[in-house]
Amino acid sequence: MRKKYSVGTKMKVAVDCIVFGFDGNRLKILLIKRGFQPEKGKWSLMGGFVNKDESAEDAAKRVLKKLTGLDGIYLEQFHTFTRPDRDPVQRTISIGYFALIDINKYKDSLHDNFKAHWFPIKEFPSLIFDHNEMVMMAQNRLQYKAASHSILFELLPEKFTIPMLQTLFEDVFNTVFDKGNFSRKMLSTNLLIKLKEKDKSNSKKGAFYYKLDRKHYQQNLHKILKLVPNPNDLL
Amino acid sequence: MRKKYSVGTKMKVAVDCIVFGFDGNRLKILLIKRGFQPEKGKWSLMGGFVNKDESAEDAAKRVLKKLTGLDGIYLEQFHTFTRPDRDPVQRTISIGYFALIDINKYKDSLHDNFKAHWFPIKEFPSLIFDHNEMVMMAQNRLQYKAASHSILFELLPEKFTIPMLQTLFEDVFNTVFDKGNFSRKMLSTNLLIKLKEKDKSNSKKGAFYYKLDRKHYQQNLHKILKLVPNPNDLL
DNA sequence: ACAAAAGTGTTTTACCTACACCCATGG
DNA sequence: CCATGGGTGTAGGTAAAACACTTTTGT
Repeated sequence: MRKKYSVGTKMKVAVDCIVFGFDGNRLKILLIKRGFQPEKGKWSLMGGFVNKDESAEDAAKRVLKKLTGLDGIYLEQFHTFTRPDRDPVQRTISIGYFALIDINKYKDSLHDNFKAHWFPIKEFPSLIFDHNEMVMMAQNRLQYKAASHSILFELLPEKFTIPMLQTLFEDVFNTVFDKGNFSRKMLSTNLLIKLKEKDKSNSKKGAFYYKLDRKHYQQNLHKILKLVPNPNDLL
Repeated sequence: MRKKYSVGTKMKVAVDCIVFGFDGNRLKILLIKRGFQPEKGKWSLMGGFVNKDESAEDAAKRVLKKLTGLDGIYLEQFHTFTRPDRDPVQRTISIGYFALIDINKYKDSLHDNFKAHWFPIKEFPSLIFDHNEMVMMAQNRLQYKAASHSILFELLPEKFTIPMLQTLFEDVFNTVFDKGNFSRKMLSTNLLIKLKEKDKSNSKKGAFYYKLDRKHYQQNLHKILKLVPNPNDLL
């Protein structure tokens, strides 16, 4: 073993996850009731420390697995928070990740360990430390990314309708779209496969279910979705 | 002082900076010859450890000041690198920043301490650790950001011509633009103020110098620049 | 006068928006 | 049979791409 660097201070390194979900109506985030001091009992993001032989991404996956029971979650690092006083206990930097999950796959049974709860992104409680700031930034990054990448499908169940998609987009971008144009553009991506079945929960006529063309989706993850009117107004 | 967290491992936290510059012809990055072990004498990014009572951004500013002598540099955090084995000496995570500087303000006099050198982004030497990956990611982020934000002006001197701007954009986006369309779009942003003087170094006719309308620029940092053909192909 | 870069004009095409309209069906 | 959301058709405007053309001036 070589000699260590003599300069620099060692610090704890944490990950914090902003978990997004969509219940068909509103974009939500998953928060937990903190189970230890300080700030025990307050709402916070789900997080954890990065272990000795683990990358931050692995740590985030581990944390998410513990919270949701799910593997293979869409995960993206968006910012690292380093204010010296951000954690009052000990100098800790936190690497922020946002995750997109299908809210239906989420197991309520795992809930109780963490006293987790889904809050609409528009009205969640005040969080500990700098977690409010983290949520804001995660939301911006979600917008930014989703403006040109078709990542929002990660939030939807296998079968979904176009009006449902539109509701999701409208909540993410905090705006409204013309339904005709939205539907046409969405279809023109060739990312959707029409199913026979209809969802009649929102209208008499019913809206056709679609599923994602996974093949096409994988090939075009990097590609266009000119769905959002002014992507340049973001971030 | 409260009790510390009993879980988690402490690690060294570093910052590494990708410093971009533009010499009128090509986009370049500033690299240094590493002055200590391991990998002494190899090319690397400029970096440093984050100190006890310092944020990562402050650390990056400090490092850049030491390297370039400059304050108020455009600086943006883009990714944190955490592979457990990325630094062979000791577990170290590194927060990556990219910086945009006016290459003319850079003082060569400070050079020698670090054996720093500008390399074209298209042909720089192999770097230590994961620094190659860092440069790639920084470049992507620069593209992504510059596609819709007018940050590339940070790379230019006070006075510049439109053909010079075009060269810069072409090198950043690794493409070519129609000069007519480019010039029209650039002018239509109302970000430029035409000067009396011409630059005749590239043609007999000469190209008018422009300067940035700083007021308009500050107000519209967040705003549009529809200069790049397919911003969606990026990242 | 001519070469070469700077800058302007113009045509074509693509697509985005807005909005009118038709469709399906449960009550 | 009508109210309600789902979905299609279409006219008009805007802007971007392509490229021809004019300008300027050192040699």
